[in-house]
Amino acid sequence: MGQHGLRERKKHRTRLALIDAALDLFAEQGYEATTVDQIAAAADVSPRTFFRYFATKEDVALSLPLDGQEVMLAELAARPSEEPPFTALGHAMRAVVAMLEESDPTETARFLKARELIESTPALLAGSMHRLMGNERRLIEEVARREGVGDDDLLTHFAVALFVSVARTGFEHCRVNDVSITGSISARLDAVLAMAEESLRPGWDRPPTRPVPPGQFIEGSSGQVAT
Amino acid sequence: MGQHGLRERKKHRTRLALIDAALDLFAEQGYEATTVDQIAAAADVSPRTFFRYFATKEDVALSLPLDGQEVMLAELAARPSEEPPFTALGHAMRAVVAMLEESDPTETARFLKARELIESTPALLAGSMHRLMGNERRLIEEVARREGVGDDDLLTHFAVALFVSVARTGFEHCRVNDVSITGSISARLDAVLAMAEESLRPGWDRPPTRPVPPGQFIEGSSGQVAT
DNA sequence: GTAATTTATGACAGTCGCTGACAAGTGACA
DNA sequence: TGTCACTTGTCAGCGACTGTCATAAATTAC
Repeated sequence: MGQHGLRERKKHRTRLALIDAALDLFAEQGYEATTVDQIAAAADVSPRTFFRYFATKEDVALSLPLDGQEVMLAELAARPSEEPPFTALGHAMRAVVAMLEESDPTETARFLKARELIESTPALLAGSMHRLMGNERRLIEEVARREGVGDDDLLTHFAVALFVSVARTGFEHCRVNDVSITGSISARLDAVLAMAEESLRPGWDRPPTRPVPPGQFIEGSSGQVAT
Repeated sequence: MGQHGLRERKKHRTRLALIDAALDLFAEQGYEATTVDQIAAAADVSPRTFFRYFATKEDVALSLPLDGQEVMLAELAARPSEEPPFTALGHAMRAVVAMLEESDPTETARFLKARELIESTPALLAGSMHRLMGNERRLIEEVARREGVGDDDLLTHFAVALFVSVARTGFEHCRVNDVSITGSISARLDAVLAMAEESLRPGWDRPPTRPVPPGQFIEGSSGQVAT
């Protein structure tokens, strides 16, 4: 990536040093039992500097998955607008998983280490879910943009929330059934995505409101609906 | 409720005093700007005692909605097992909202005050969502029990996650459209629940695997589906 | 190549959330 | 009334996190 000056390279290196040091210490003695001072000492920087790289102690553990979410957002923006929301979200997610599976072994190892840690630490798992939902708003905005509706469109909110739930369920299910092999993650994702599609009515995703197709009419803006 | 001895009444009173003091201070000067010491002083107890009533500063703000979740869990357990999961969850939720709408004006006011605060404070909103998801596991366990499947049943996970998402979407939508009037909350809930039902295939809830009903067959365990 | 400017870092002091331990006060029950 | 259980206040302390200032290093300008 863009390593322009000496300064930027150095920053990137200390960032990785902090992540690695933290991941090692967390794995050794647990997340809660590890202090920021220890991480800083292991990475050979001052404790104050740690907080210049990561806002909280949690962030250093979640930084890698968080980067993944950025990638997903970019992938979503790149999907063709013909795809209905749920399909596009699914493909964006698949792209992220695929990218992860094909990346540098060192990076993959780091990522798996982080995920393993997160999944075995309740506090981190909760934090991870929290960040996941923080991104939900950004996903909503992107989907709303694609669909040409407002940020407050109820169906868009629902579609994104549903997708996030499905993804979360998939990961959770992976965790319970101790599936940590990288390769099978995408298989699990496909499975849970397929189950969701099976539970949903075809076309629920994108009601034919704007370019009114013949033979039907559905109120898309005001959620008036028959039982 | 059961206020047996003088002691219990006193405890209940200080608990309410702490909640009221906290809610007032939070409303006045903001959540982050308020210290636990201030709350304790306002409620006329020592700071240490505060933490004997609430594990964290967050808890005092979220305690009321949290109580609501307990009620919902109880309502769910009381629903007849003939109801499929999503229906039962919906009814349990409606019962909670109804209970809230019919309760003591003082309590209602307190609850609305808390909700208003939570929804206007990002940190609290995040915390609220976190607790909501903490209860997801308990909901899963209850639904799994009702359906006679294991805790790791994928469809159960999915159904509960979906329901939680729908409820969350409903609340979120209420927040965006500044609907704080108590009465219309249940209307909104009905609307968003109806939208969800409309998006889903009938019977997705409870696949006829175990006591095979006549005339249909759906693969419920392995999610194989055509694109 | 040197000077000026920006930027990263370290050191220090401090706030606040939260906890353990002990002692004193208060309701419960005989 | 006296004993017991429970609640509370006080104190001391840990650890996450922040503001501030001085120093050192890298970048830019001359």
